Amino acid sequence: MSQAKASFAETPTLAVSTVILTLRPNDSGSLQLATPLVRRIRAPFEGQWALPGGPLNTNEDLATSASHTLRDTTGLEPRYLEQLYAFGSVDRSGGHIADRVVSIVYWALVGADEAERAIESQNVQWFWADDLPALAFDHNEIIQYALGRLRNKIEYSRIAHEFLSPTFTLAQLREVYEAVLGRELDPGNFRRMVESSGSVEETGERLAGTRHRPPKLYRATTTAGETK
Amino acid sequence: MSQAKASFAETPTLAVSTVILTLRPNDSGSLQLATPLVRRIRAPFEGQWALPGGPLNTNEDLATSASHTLRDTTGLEPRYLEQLYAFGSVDRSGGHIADRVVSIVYWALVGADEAERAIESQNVQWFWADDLPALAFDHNEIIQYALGRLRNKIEYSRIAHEFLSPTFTLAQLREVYEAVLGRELDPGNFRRMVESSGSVEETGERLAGTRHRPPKLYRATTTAGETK
DNA sequence: GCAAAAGTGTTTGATATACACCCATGC
DNA sequence: GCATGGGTGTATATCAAACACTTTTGC
Repeated sequence: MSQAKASFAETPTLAVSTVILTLRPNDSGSLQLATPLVRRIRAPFEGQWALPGGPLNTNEDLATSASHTLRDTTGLEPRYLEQLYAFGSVDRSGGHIADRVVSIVYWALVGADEAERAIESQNVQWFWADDLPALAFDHNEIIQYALGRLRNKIEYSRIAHEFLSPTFTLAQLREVYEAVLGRELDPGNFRRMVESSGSVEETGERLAGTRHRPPKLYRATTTAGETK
Repeated sequence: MSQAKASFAETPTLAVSTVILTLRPNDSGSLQLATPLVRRIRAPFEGQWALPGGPLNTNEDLATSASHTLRDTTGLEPRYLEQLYAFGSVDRSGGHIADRVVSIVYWALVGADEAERAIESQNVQWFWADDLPALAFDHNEIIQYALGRLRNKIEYSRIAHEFLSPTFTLAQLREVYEAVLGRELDPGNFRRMVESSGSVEETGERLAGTRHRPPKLYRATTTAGETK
């Protein structure tokens, strides 16, 4: 195990980046995964879009750093935050070994309602996650990896509601699953699956204003803690 | 995203460590998970046992670094190597923030046959993974996390045979599962599970020298690639 | 009443588990 | 023959998927 500082000059720079995901309605009205990117203002990859992030401060934990990045670039708070992977290939910085950066990447989910209030600017824009331009570094790969993790994790854990407001209908929750997984789900079976999982409970209220039978509203049950 | 070097002096040191796991027969003859640890020869935690590892070289990939550590401390080659997690709490180095180290930790599996040839010395010793002394840094936690990952991953992937020699009987493979999961499995059902998974194929040979019906020998089917 | 989505019921097939039983070898 | 694990067969329970059907609202 490495000892105190001494040889830090020979060790690559350490950064923390975050793949931020939310769901937004697209032109045809269905939900689609979107992610904010920042434009690089210096070499390497100057002018290209990249994941938000920055060097790790000595007095900051990894997840705290990811959280700060999220707030700084989008003005939003994460509803869910988890470490994704550490990317550190020698050649990922596009040539110069002196530019080598090891990135510890987190992924975060943001509620669709909050995401509407997100900051956009010349240098911060949201993109559809499945239709990205060529990004800086290996960031296209990283986002693909994050999407894979999300699709996998939504199947066995209770993260889907993090995209929604505190109360939601089961149809809305199903829309989240369908958008993430990219296929339609049987409403009846979905209802049973969710109810038997114990991840939601009825609020006792119904959503009014639809042009059909008013659906019940649910909220996520409080879970003890997240897995690391 | 971080740019070239500049502020590296303010960023914590980066190290790569490896949780190396193998199976060894214990006193009662059944297989048990074992891991090699190295004794620290300087502060912090001088004299305590710790995961093998070291600072990341600028010209070395993360997995390569983990692989080198494995070879240097045990003389062995990994049969399986995967990134586990990046640990970087501000307080994990036991006080001095100047000593802060962010560790990208890998986990590796080593064949039981090869592990017999492993180097041991005054400063490198093997321990039972479920009966460890108090280790340096947060390394007890890290090993627990690695064991959890192994127990989870053995259920849905094909890593179990990495503990064994190239050909093995299904009873041997079952022993691996039982040792990792800590419970007995039905031999008949286990056989069907493994056969239907397509992860093994018959070699056409049988293991002789048992005092009962000679069991068939199998080998792992060649899989395209590992998931990152 | 009609349309549309909410919500329930029922059938079917796949899969995991428990456990009975036969097989092939050494002694 | 007998003991011992190798290996097979089979019944049962559990769960996911498909899909028909009923309910409740707006218009």
